[in-house]
Amino acid sequence: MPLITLPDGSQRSFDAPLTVLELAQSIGPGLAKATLAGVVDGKMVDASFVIEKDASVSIITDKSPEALEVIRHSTAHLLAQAVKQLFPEAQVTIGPVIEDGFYYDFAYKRPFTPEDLALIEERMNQLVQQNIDVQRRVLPRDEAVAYFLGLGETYKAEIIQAIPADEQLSLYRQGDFEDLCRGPHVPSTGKLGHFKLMKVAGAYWRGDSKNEMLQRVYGTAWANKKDLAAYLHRLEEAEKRDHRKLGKKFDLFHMQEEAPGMVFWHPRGWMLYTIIENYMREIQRANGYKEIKTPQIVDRTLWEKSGHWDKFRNNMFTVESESRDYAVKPMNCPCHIQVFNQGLKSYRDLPLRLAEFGSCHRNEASGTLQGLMRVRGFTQDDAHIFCAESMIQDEVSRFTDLLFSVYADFGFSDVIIRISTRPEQRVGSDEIWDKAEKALADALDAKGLAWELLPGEGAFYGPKIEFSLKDCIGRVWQCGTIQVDFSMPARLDAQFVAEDGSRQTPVMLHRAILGSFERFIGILIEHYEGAFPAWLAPEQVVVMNITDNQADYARSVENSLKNKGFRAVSDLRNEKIGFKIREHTIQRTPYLVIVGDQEVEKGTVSVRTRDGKDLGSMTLAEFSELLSKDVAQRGRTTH
RNA sequence: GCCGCAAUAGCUCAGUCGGUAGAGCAACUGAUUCGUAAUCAGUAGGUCGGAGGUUCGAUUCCUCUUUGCGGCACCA
Repeated sequence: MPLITLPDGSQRSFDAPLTVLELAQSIGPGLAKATLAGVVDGKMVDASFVIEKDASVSIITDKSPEALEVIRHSTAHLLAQAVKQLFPEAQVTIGPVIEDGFYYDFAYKRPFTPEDLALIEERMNQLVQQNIDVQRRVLPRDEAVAYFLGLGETYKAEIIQAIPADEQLSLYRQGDFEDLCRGPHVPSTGKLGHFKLMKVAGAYWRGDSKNEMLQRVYGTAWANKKDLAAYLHRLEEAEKRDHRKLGKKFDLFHMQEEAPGMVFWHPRGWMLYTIIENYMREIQRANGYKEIKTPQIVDRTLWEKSGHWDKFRNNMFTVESESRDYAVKPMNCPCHIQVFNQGLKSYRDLPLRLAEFGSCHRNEASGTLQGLMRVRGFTQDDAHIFCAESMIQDEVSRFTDLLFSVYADFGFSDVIIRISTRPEQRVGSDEIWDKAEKALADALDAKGLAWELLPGEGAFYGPKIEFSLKDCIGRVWQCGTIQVDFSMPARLDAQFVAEDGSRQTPVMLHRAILGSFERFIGILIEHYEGAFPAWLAPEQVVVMNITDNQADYARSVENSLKNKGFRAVSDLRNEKIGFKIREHTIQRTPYLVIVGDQEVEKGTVSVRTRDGKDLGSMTLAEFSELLSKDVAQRGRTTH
């Protein structure tokens, strides 16, 4: 007879097998009412699951961390039930839980409209009101296939057919709707209700663009009203940070029809860009990189030799001139090898680190373009390290140090690291892959850095590490990378003379810290919500006069700040000081300097921050000192 | 590229069930010279993304097209 151990360590003994729900009832009616599912010996089960032998059991209520998965999955079923009632001809396919919610893909003769979505959501709410019981049953695979074929659910039958024949499948029924599912599910539809359908979108059947397109409905679901409201609020907050909106508001850049996927940088945005580029330039120079510049347009024969013409022909912009075909470069590495190949290199020249802020163009599919985040014309902080195999680990190690230091300067401290290892289709011997993968892992391990493994996700030419950073609202952006390349140096005939006089092929490490400047600036805009730290702010100080009387003084303050190398402007408009302060606060200028008769008289400035903090009166020398310190710390502390 | 949605003044948006458009902010002009998040008044501003069609008449309805947005697929 089952002896049940509860999470608090207490034990209860029962005379006969009982369900999770019955167990909850024996503890208290309140708990029973709140029961959504259970965990029996570490496995999530339905509330109706019968506990037959001794087990440790915990009850999942809406307060449990596991609850959201159950709720979201059940809400996806609720969605499917509503769709089947409203659109009987629609076929169900899959409906998984995703971050913050769920989706369900349907096959239907026409796309769902936003109006359909509202109807579906209304029906879902009615089904919640009806509080329909959810029941589980088990069928052998072939019976399940026959069952769904009988219902005309061909997609579902196809999914089930892929499951091994001897497996038992669980089906969940709620009223007139039954779906194949592993479960667990909530005991009845009345347990749901804090959801919202978010959008409809097309999605390919089985994720393959050769297949037909299904109708995907996205929804979000939460344990209670408050969490749902908080989630919707979070979305609004994220929308406020949208770099496309802020780019306009702060006059940083624009894009227009005539140049899709390419950026027109405005003076303020270009200031930001060049500050970042110059920073990277200095930092790379200080870390043993040599900067070069290579052509934008290169004859197709080089791309044929490098293999890009074969693989990425459709994504390259081409130009024809005097019966020669050229391609606008989609990447810098083949050109860097041309630089390496000039003059005979010795092992003494290695590692040779060639860096380029290379402007590249890729003809990305039209549907992929997205503000600064996905563009057709971009520039990376790109570099290639030519080295011997034995140097890989040390180079990766140096690179990692550099990367962390750069990210810290930009205010990012949370970095996620992933190693992608050999894919099925690849070049190079297993022995070399073993060594390279190990070198990457060892370099990270030696620093005590935690990393995740992505097996099979490496490039065909070598394994790689990817570095992602978390912004201040928790979104993850993959930016940095270092990739080992066993293929291209040989393809493009790179060689060096080894100690023993033999000719050897160098290993090439492709690496970037920020990735594309365009995208990185987009991330920065969203991360800082346009309130850039002083070292990045296109304008660091605005000097404002109270009345015309102080105009000359204000101009002299502006000029002396400029002479000290600060980015200062003055606002001498005949407006009330409150108006000017409001405007520049909204423009997120870090420091607002106000000068009135008092300041002129004492030779001081009155300083206020964009956050509304009054720093009081000080001399110009004191203010410069304060500003210098702020600029020097870069993004390492937040304001 | 595929599916859906959208495009109106510099910006944010309203509007017309077919009779060629309106607000706020910004701009400009004038007044105001003011002490820490919006001074007042006035003026000007639009081929309603582009092309074609239906119609007496199209910003509105239809077709095509471009671009953007949300997804999907892609991402060297």
